[in-house]
Order: sequence, then structure tokens, then C-alpha cells
Amino acid sequence: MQERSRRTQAALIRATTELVAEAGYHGATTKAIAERAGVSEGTIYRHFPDKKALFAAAVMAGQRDVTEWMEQLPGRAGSAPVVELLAETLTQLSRLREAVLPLEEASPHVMRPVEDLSREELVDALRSTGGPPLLLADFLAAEQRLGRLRSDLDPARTAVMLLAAFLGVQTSPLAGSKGLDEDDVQLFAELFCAGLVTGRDPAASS
Amino acid sequence: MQERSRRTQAALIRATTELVAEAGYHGATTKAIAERAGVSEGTIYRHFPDKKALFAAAVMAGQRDVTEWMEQLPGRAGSAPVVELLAETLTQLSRLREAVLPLEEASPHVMRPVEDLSREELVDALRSTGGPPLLLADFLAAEQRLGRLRSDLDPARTAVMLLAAFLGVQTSPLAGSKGLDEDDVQLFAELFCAGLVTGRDPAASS
Amino acid sequence: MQERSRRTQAALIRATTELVAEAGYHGATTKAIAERAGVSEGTIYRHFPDKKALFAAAVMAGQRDVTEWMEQLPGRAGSAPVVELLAETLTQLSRLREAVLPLEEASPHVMRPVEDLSREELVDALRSTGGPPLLLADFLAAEQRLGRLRSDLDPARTAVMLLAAFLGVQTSPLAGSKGLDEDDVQLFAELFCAGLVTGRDPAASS
Amino acid sequence: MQERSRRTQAALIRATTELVAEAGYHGATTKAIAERAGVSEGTIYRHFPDKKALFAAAVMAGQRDVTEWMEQLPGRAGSAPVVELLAETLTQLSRLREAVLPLEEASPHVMRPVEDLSREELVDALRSTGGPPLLLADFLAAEQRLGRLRSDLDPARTAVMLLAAFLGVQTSPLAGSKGLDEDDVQLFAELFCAGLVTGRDPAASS
DNA sequence: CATGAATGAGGTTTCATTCAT
DNA sequence: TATGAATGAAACCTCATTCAT
Repeated sequence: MQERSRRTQAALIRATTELVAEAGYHGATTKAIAERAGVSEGTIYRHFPDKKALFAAAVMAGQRDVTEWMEQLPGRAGSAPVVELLAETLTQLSRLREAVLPLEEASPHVMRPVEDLSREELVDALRSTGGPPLLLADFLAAEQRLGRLRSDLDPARTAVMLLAAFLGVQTSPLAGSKGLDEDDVQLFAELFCAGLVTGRDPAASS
Repeated sequence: MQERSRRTQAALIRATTELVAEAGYHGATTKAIAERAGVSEGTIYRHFPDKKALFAAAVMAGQRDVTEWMEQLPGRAGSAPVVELLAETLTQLSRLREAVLPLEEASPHVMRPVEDLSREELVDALRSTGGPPLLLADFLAAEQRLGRLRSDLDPARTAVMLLAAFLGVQTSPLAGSKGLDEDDVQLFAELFCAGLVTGRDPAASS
Repeated sequence: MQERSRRTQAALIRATTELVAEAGYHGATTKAIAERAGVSEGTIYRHFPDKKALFAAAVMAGQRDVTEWMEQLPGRAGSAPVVELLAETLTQLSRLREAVLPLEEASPHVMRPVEDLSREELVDALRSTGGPPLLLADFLAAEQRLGRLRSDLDPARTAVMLLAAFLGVQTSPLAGSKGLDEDDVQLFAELFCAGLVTGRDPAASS
Repeated sequence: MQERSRRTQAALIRATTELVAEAGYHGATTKAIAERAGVSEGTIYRHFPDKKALFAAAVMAGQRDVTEWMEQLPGRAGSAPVVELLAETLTQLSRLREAVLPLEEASPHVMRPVEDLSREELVDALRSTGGPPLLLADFLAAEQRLGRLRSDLDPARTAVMLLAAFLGVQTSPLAGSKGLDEDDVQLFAELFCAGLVTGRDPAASS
């Protein structure tokens, strides 16, 4: 039955995401994943060709959630001070991504040997059309057209840098293990955005 | 021989750092490390109680190099525009840390399950007296006293955020595998520092 | 439907035979067999109690084809020089058995641990009434009565030895992977039969 | 210590050979081999890169024993009736090879998927200089020069065929599981050799 | 001090077989 | 009856760690 199949698959992806968040990449063994998902280890391989594919699916699923939220962002350009919009976006991101982040961050240094080829594919997918970086770039470009953002910035490059910096803050061991609170996000948005806005942004005067 | 002992230890640390950078955390097995260091596997355990200790030592060693460079920073407060000083600092950091970063980044998500306790210890050590975050905080405080930096910022918190954001940019899969070039560093410094400086900083007018 | 049932069964047997020939014993997994036969894995167990039974059936089916051809052999005793008749027989065998041989050869060393008991049953079946060895023995006995074959040979024992030797040549890794050509069969027949015939066989003088 | 290493290696090879003979290819699991050899499973991989290499080493070791015995054969050409020499050779072979044979016979159809490339290498090695087939070919050529063997036969081809046929008889499921006794070997030698010898061989008249 | 063989727990993956639909 | 998802034992292999030499 396709219904049951879909449920199992979702359970596996959820178990993977949770376990990586909780116990790190090493804790996300096939055994632990199967246990958490309430299936046997063999079942994993009925739904994914190997562990690598399961991880990729988990990353993509998380990615999808984030993307869905961000799709509204470009349309909201100009509706509030830039800093405010960015702060809201980052707050949402920090909530949505909490679970997914370890997975993605783990990929470059950790998953490399497991994945070889597929690592590039995965990153490509993350960057490809419609992903958060592009959506953020769209938003920045829209604000540029409104004259509220420095016109000498490359939206794509800036978007990537902003996201990467934020993810860095969110995951850095320097930040402690507690994660970020509202204040942290607000401070980050303020600091970083001060370099982005022009005088025409109403919040720039503060 | 203490001399020989020290050389072996250094070789092990160097081998560990190189291997993590080259082959990722999974490539840094005790066997590979011993081979690269030109000793036998058993020898590792003459110098470190376990692999975890070797990794911690490797992180600390890298940390030491970075710290040595940063120790001059607080004394240079006021000697040039803040943005310029920070850009120079980040450029140095991006060079010095290239090798060590994978090690540190690997630690939170990768070493956690292996180490549990030690992770906290490690992070504590990274934040403890004399480390780059504190040195950067000292520099920021000095600039605050000179009136060139917003006085409402907590230097310690800001320093951590700045470093974490920069490390995030440096290691993010979003940035591609090529790493950062001079322009990227410059852009980052500009964007981020615009939120830090006051009108009294000579570069603030640009 | 008994008709449909028979077709499925035949498809399974054919798939098994083909797969063992193509991909070796390890390639003949239940999954691969079901795929090739165009049914689901579970269906196998509607038609055969287990994999072992499927293999036995496949061996028997191949055996049946060979047997059918050999049934004419005893009746042709005396109709041509012994060497010629044997060469023709072996040529036919080498063609008919090409597909089935791997199955049979695989059985003793491969299926033994899977089957234990059944291996004996299988071999018994192979030797039982009507099988090629007995038919060849009948032919040899007939030739003995015609005086064209050494009378001191035990027909049954000789038949088994002749067939076994030929199968050995046909499957030996020493012979390379290309199999036997006509010349090889001819040479084998000549060499081996020279020890069988008496002076009264017209070909014995060559 | 190299001494201990060699002993372990020998024990592993012996265990592998025995287990394949006793329990078939499927019975020769890494676990069973390690148990039989009195070491842990992990130890296997300190001495051989993988199971395939262990099997190859076991085949080669058996091959070496057989080869050692056969090296004297070419020198004995002419020292006794051809049939007698061959019978003796085959008797020795049937003893020496009893253990090794399953391994070799298993290779083409069974080990293929495990070995892929290496199967060809293995067979090449079996056929390469100095192996039993070549030694037997040397012997046949020597007998040809003595005029006791048909001069129209290709020694190499005949040697391969003779060995393959004999191995076939020795391992055929048709022959039952008891193996060959002296009488069987004698009969095989007589039958097969009758086609080889000329009138000048003293045994040809019997 | 150094070696390197040995360990054994644990990892990912396969596959014959069962069972709910 | 046919399906195909689920099972779980067992396969091969890795690796941090110990210990006799």
C-alpha cells in the first residue's frame, strides 16, 4: 500500500533529523534511526538505496519547510523597515532550521567520505532555483529597487553571506550549546543590516 | 628522551590537523594519523590517553597560533579605521584558521557523541582567558573607550557574534568549496562593521 | 487458474536458470528472480515452499530437456561408429546444458549448507531412472552386446565417469570462460573413447 | 613479531580451506573462519585486505602444494608406462587437491560476484608458468619426443583437457559425495590414456 | 619508549521469508 | 491469489584501544 509506505518514509526522515540534532552524526546510526522510527533496520533499505540517500532526503525535507516559509519574503519588500523584515526572517529561520541545521552543517566535513559525489549534488540542490538563498536575494533586489538598500551590493552574493553568517552564529561552538534567543537574533540583524541599508530606510536613523 | 617525545607529539598533532582538513573527520582515523606521523598506532596512546585528547590538543594547538597573532590587536586600537583593522584581522584569521577550522567545526556535531563531557571542556577552553574571542572583545572595548564604537554594545557578546559569523561564512557549504578570497573578507568586514562604528570613526563616512 | 499458475511457475524456473547462468549463484536472489519473472517476491512462495525447492525444480527442468534428447540414444547403438555417436551426443549435451550447468555445478558446494538433506535428494533424482547417466549406460551396454565396446567395463560406472569428465571440461576455469567449440568436443570424444572401443568398431582403426 | 604473524596467516588459510571443503562456500564465513583459526574476526583484516584476498591466498597455497609434487613429473617421462605414470599422478592429485578443489571449482560460478576482477587474475595465476597444467604439458611433450605419445596432439591443450576432465570426475555430484577411490582413478587413467599412447608404449598392448 | 598484532563492539547492507492488505 | 512492505538474522568490514614483545 502506498499510504503505509509514505508513512514509513516520513517516520524515517523525521527520525533521522531528530537523531542528528540530538546525538550528532555519529548517533544517527541505522540502528538508532530504525528504532526511533519504529521499524526494523532492513526496512530502511526498502525506501532508500543507502544511508546517504536517507540523509539527503532528510536534508531536502528540512529545506522544503524553510523554503516554504521564505517564499513569501520577496513579496513583502517595502512593507516594513528592512531591519525589521530581516529580523523576522532570521527569527523564523532560527526556529525552522534548528532541527535541520546540524544535518546541513555536518555535510561538508562529516559526510564527505560517506558521500563523495553526492555532496556536490546536495549543495547544488541547496543553492538551486527556489532555495532560501535565491529567495533572500530576490528580496534584497526588490529592496534595492525601492532604494532602501545600497545599490552597489550584489544581491546573490550578499544573500549567501548573510545566510552563511547567520548559520555560523547559530551553530558555532563559541555561542554555547543553548542556541540563540530573540535578543541575539535582533542584535545580529541590527549589526549586519546597518551595512546594507541606505538613508531612505526608516529604521536607518535609529 | 623528552626531545624525541615532543617531536612525536608535534608530528601527531600536525598529522591530525592535516588529515581532518584533507579527508574530513572520517579520514582522520588513528591508523591514518599514525601513518602520516610516521609512528605506529600504539604510540599514539603513549602520548595521549585517547583519540579525544589528541583532537583536543590539535584544536588547542591551532588555537594557540591564532591567539599569538591576535595578541597584538588590542594594543592597535585607534591606530587605523576600525573597519580596516577588522578587515586585516579577519584576513589573518581566514589564513591561520584554514587548517584548524574543520577541526573546530567538526567538534560540535561530530565529536559530541564520542566525547560528551569533553565537548564542554573544549568549548570552555576556547572561550577561556586569552583566547581570540576575549582578545577581540578587549579590542572592541578599547575602541569603545576611544568613542569610535557604539557604546551600547556588549564587547564580549559582539566579539563572539562577529567571530562566529565569520567562521560561518568561511565554512558554509553555501559558499562553495573554494573558500573566501580577499574581496569576500573585505565585503564581510564592511557590512558587519557598519553596524558597529559611530560617526567618529574616520571610515564611517564612506 | 491452473493455467496461469503453470505459466508463473515456468517463468520462475526460466528466470532462475537464466540468472544463475548470467550472474552466478549470487546473482540469483529471490528479488532478481521475481523481477525477471515479472512477479512479486511473495509470489515465489505461492509456488515453491522455499528457494531451495525452486532451485531443485529448475535443475530438474533442465535435466528433463537433456533427458528428452538422450532418450533416442540407446536405440541408435550400432548405427554409426561409437566415437561418432558419442561425439554427436556430447555436442548436443554441451548445447543443451550450457544454461543448466552452472545450476548443477553450483549445487554441491554452494547449496549444500542451504540444503543439507536436499542435496542428496537432488543427486539421487539426477541419477534415478531415466536420467542421462542411465540412458548413456543403456547405450554403452547395447554397444557391448554388439561387441564394439570393451566387455570388462561396467556400463553404469563408465557412463557416470564419461559424463562427469565432460561436464568437468565444459565448466573448468582452466578452459577459460569461452566454453568449448566443436573441435574441443571432437578431441574429447576421440581421446576418451579410444579407451572404450574394441577392434571391432570401424572407427577404432583410425 | 613476524613469526606470530606468519602463524596466524597460515592458520587463517588452513581454516578457510578446511571450511570450504566441509561446509561449502556459504559455510566459509569470516566469522567461522576466524573461529576455526582461533583468532577474532578483525584479525583477518590485519592480514588480508578483504575476504576475497584470503580466498585467493588459500587457493594459491593449495596450488603450491600440488605444484611442488608435480614438478618432478616431466623428469620422469619414459621411466614407466605412460598409463602408470598418469595414474600415479592423478592419484596424488586426487589426494592433494581434495581440500583445495572446492575452492577452485567454486570460483567460476560462485565467487564471481564477490571477486569480479580478481577472478580473471586468479585463473590467470592458475594457468601461469609453472602451474600443474604446464608441468603436465611438459611431461606429455617429453613423452611425445620419446615416441610414446601421439604426435598429433597439442600437449598444452591435452593437458588442460585431461586435468579438467579429472577434476570434473572428482567433483561431480554424479559421482556421489564419497569421492573417488583407487579403482576409479585407475579406470579413468586407463580410459583416457588409451587415446593418448602409441603402440610403442609398453602398456598399450594390455 | 615503541611496536604492531590482536581484539571485539558496532557499522552498513543483503536477503530469504512472513504477513497484512 | 497476488502483492510488496516488513522483518531480523547474518554477512563483511572498520576502528579505537590493549598488550605481549
